Amino acid sequence: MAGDPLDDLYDRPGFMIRRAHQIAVSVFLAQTDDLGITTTQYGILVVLRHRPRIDQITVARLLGLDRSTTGMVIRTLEEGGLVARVVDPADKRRRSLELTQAGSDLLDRLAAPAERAVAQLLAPLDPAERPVFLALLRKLTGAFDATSRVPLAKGEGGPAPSSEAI
Amino acid sequence: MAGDPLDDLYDRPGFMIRRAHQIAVSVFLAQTDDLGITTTQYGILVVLRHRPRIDQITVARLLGLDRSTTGMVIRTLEEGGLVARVVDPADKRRRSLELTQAGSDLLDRLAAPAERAVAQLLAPLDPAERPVFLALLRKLTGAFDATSRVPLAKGEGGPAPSSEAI
DNA sequence: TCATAATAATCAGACGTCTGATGATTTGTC
DNA sequence: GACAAATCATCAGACGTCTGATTATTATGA
Repeated sequence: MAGDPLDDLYDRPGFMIRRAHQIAVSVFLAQTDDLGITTTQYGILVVLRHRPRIDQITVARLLGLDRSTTGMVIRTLEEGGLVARVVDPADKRRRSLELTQAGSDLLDRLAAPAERAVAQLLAPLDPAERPVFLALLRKLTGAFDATSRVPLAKGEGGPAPSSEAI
Repeated sequence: MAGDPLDDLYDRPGFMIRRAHQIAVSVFLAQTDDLGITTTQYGILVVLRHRPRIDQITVARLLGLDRSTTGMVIRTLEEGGLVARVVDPADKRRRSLELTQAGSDLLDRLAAPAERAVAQLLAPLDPAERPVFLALLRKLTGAFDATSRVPLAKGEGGPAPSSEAI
């Protein structure tokens, strides 16, 4: 078992991150099994709840996703009756997005399974290790928000998120 | 900026892990740009170097990948002349896999870019933070090796990885 | 005003990822 | 030896992901 040359591969950050992603998706799907939704769809629903009448390019930027990917997933959500999409009369390039009642209801029902998924994912770490891990993960990913090929634009497209800092 | 309800989403482990994966793949592709290979293909080439004449189901288990995924990627590698695939005469169900000379050469040329990708990925963390992050990531992912839907079978299919620990 | 950006959306193409089903081959058991 | 079970590979189908090109619409500036 010791000295396997593949251990070098297993210890690479990229390999472990791929594995962590695979596990996180799998755990989420297992916890939400009967609700038939994916992690990407869930993220879009959450954005739509907090940014009603947003367009899909802005959704993509808020999630750090590609425009094509986002458009495709949103079409799936629309076909499933979870999202309503209408051409913005003020700017006919845009399609104004909004959760339907079914989408909002589903999001409510997802809250508990999503929390269980987080708990299950972090369960292998000691309680004291969890904030350390998450802080380092936040530091690493946050450093690439502006520079990666698919940048992430937090706080965009919103109803002026409290421009007064009090 | 403060108090954005989307911050709750951005702080979720699953969201940050997805983002980390996206960044890791992007950094790898940028560093190896002219060599035209993906992270998945790279992992398979590494396995093949250390496990010659392996079959593709075992490759899948060693990488924690799906059998179909692995078969598809290996076909791409075969079409690119990087991997040779022949029916095992002793067991006609199996296709014995091996790196070609071109595959081996490419793997040699990938060593430096792959190392640069690791360095770039971890650059946002302080040097002292990096082993902490990687140890926690290893602990989290390792806990799911046996239980996830796509388990990872380290140390399988090899030439008895030095059963003597010296 | 009118030609030129810039922007939102979509499409084409490529790759990765999983599930579930099917066919071919080997192994195990009686 | 023959039937059942396990195993390797592939296919069909669905979803996610990105790049690059194209179309429709709006904004900009000389």
